[in-house]
This record gives sequence, C-alpha cells and structure tokens, in this order.
Amino acid sequence: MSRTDAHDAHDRLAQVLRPVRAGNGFEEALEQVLQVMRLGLVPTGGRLPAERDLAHRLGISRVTLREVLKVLQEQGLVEARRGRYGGTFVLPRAEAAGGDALRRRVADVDIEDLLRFREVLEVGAAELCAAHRLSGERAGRLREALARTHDAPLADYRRRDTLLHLTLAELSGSPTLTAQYAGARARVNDLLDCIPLLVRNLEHSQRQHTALVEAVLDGDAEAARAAMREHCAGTAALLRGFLA
Amino acid sequence: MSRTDAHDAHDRLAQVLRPVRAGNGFEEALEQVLQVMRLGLVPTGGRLPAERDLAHRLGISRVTLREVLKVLQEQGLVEARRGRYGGTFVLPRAEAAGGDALRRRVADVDIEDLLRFREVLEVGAAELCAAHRLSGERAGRLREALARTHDAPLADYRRRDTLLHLTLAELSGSPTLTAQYAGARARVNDLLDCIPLLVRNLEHSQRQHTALVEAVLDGDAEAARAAMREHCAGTAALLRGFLA
DNA sequence: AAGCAAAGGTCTTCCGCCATACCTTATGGC
DNA sequence: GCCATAAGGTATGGCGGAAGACCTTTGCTT
Repeated sequence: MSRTDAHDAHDRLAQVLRPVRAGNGFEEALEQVLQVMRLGLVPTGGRLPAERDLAHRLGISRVTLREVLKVLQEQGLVEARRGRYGGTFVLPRAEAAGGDALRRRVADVDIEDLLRFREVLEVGAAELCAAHRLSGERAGRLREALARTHDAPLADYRRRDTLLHLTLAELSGSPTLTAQYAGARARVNDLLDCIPLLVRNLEHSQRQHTALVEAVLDGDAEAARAAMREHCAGTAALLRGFLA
Repeated sequence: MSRTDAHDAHDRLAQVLRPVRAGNGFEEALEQVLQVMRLGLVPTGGRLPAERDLAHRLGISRVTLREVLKVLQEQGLVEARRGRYGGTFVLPRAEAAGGDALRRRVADVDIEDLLRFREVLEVGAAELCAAHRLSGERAGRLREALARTHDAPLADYRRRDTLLHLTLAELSGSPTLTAQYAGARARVNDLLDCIPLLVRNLEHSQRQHTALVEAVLDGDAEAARAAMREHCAGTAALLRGFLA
C-alpha cells in the first residue's frame, strides 16, 4: 500500500464511519417525530399515530416514546387527549414555541451540504419521474398535489409545497430516495422557517412548479431536470442570502 | 382535513417513520465495518483503526465493537495482532468466506430502489463537480484516482473503481452525499460480487470513466451528467440481467 | 538489555431502554 | 344508561451496552 493510498483511506474512513446512533434513541425519535410535523405530514390539529403504534414504527419502547411526547407537550407543540378517540394532537404553532430549539438546530446545519444534497435528490427524482412516464393514477396524484398548492391559503403553502415535492420523490420509485428527501426537506423547512415568506417568491415558485409538473407528465426528462434545478437554485439563493 | 389528505398522510407516515435503529447497535456497527471493507477503504492486508479509535468513531463502546470484531475473526475476514504496531488486519478473502452472509444480504435488497438511488447520487455528484470547476489540487486527485484504475491488476479493479467514484462524490462538496453514496456503493458492490467480472465490460467502463473525468475537468456539466448516466445504466443493465 | 508506548484482552459498575402488565379516562353503540 | 373499546397514564423487572480502569503482549528506541 502506497503512502498516498494510506492517506486517502484514512481521510475517507472519517467520512464513512459515522456514529451508528446519532445521540441516544430518545433524541433520534424526537427528531423523527419533529420531522413528521415539520414536513406537515400531520397538519395542525391532526393526530399523531397512537403511542403504541408510533413506538412500534420507530422501533422504540413506549416508555421512551412517551419521554419524547412529554418534551413536545412541554414545548407546547402537541397536546394529549385521553379516552377513546383521544390521542396526541398537533397544536397551532405558538410563534415563539420551539424557537430556541429551532435556532439551535439551524445553527449547526451545514447549509451548503444540505442545499447541494437536496438539489441532487430533487433533480434526480424529477428526471426519474419524467423518464418513467407516469401512469394514469400516478400522474393524477402529481396533478392533485400541484393543484393543492394553487388554492393554498398562505399559512398552509409551505406544507402543500412540501407535499408536492414529497409526492414527486415517491413517484421516483425509490423508497430510499423518498426517505432521504424527507429528511433533507425537513431540515430545509427549518431553514425556511427562519426567513420571511415573500409573496413574490411564492408566485415565482408556483410558475416553476407548473412547468416542472408539465415536463414530468410530458416525459421530457431534460426539461424536468432543468425546471427543478432552477427551482432549487431559487430557494438556495434565498436561503444563502438570508442566512449566509 | 379532507379524506384524501388523511389517506396521503397515513401512507407517508409509513415511509418517513422508520425504525430509529435498524437492529441493535451491534448489527449496525457490523454493517459499517463490513462497509469499510467492501468499499476497499482498507485493502487486503491493511489495518483497521485501533479498537478504541474505531469504537469512538462509531459511537459505540469498545466492548460492543469487540463483539463485532470477534464475529469478523470467526468468519475469517480479519485477524487481530497484539503488541505495539498490532491491530486488526483485513485478510485476503477466502472465497467461500462470508458467502452465506453475502447471499443473505443480497437477498433482501430492493435492487431497483438501490440502482435508482445510486444513479441519482452519482449523476448529481458528477454534475456538481463539473459545475464547480475543480481547482488544481482537487482536479489532481480526480486524475490520480482515474489513473489508478487504469493500471489496476484485475483483482484490485473493483476497489479502485469504487475509490474513483468515491472521490467524485467527495469532490461534490456535500458530505451527506458522500456518506450516502458510500452506503449505496457498498450495497452495489455486494451485488457485483455475485456476478462475473467481464473484461469486455471492464474496458467499456474504462472508456466511460475517461470521458466522465474529462467532462468534469472541462466543467461541462451536460456531458458529465450524460457520461455518468450512461455508465450507471451499463452497470444497472448488467445487474438486472444477472439477478432479475 | 531495559523500558516505554501502543496495541489487543479482560473485568466491573452503572444507566438506559425494553417488555409487560395494569390503571384511568372518554366515547359511541346497544 | 351500561359497557366495550381505544386511547393515554403508571409501575416493575430484566438486560444490553457504555464507561473506565486495568492487564498482557510486542516491537522499537535508547
């Protein structure tokens, strides 16, 4: 083994060998539940899965999950209701709520890393979808998701936007890609929560969405990729501008 | 919340809420160490990081790591040497060794998912690298990695090929992308280990590598993307052909 | 030849998390 | 109006894994 080889290998080990569990099980579970809320998969007022179910899905014990939910309750993010048809419900975000936690999370995000990774996933998903030529039912889901962003009240725009992109990721046909995108998008949403929502950007975004969906449905991979790249570049520029 | 909305959310929760720890810490650590070996980051005869160091990097205790290493020793994959300048060394693969484990791992891989995800990452990395216009030192690393695949003995080709692609991923400037690619590539290598290595494919692969690197160094994003997509499609077709 | 340093090998203590069972509350159906 | 049911709330015992100190081996350095 040459010297260069050894050097390369050493550097790479550092990149590949990552902690097998980021923090303890509790923290990871907390991140996941927060992710579900940040992605808007459970909207304000909606109910999270029952504790037993959720714990099972996350692969943790109910005791640990309840630790997580306790924290979320204390932060005023969710509310537990007892009795049949009870559950854990997502509360409307009380502005300041979680502000500290948010700022802390955002502080140690590598923004360039995130934006690049996100772009790669999104552009790739768009291209795959276009190349597949989405079948009727799937094309319908995409159109539906797009339409929902159009008649969205301002307060729900981010959520429906997220859902549109998530739909595209799903339709790419790679569950791994979907999961990775979900994680990346949750982090992007954290960043977006730190900057103002400008109506002008929103309109621009709408046009790009429309062009993107059309390209995908036309099976025009080139155009789909270009549209998505432009769309991502827009968000990226916005975030870099406000946060850099 | 409309019915459709609820339905979507339910389906998506299943995709996003994944077990917080796939198996126990031991199994995850085993996967990671195997990954390092499968990627060829530590070549045959090479030494893994010291136990204390490795355990620290993986975020597990030394006791647990030693469980992992014990298994690898029993499988004849590594050898422990005591004393100063001792360590855990990777043994030459004794053909049958790990064959069972390999077949088991391969059996429950979603091949389409993996190949799609891999293509997205690779194509994205190539495009990012081309768009960045690699600086001198970084361009040098890429050229170096390419040259190493050219004068590779057949037995070491897979490893150097992996290292070339890994270099490209690194140069994309997104650590997350690098890490994800490493994981995906380790799984791809598992699949490749199940099929014969054809010299004809290898030559073809070489030409594609050369074209790819040239495009990247030229800063021609279009060409880089096209070259990489073709390259991935080649491997994918090969794997689908042999394993489908 | 002595000894120091760096590695693997061993042991003990303690905490976190899991599994399980059971209690309490609220609602809709009979 | 009762009560079955589905949800959250509580308590207990057991085990896996983390932390850290220590022992043993070996080879280079002086």
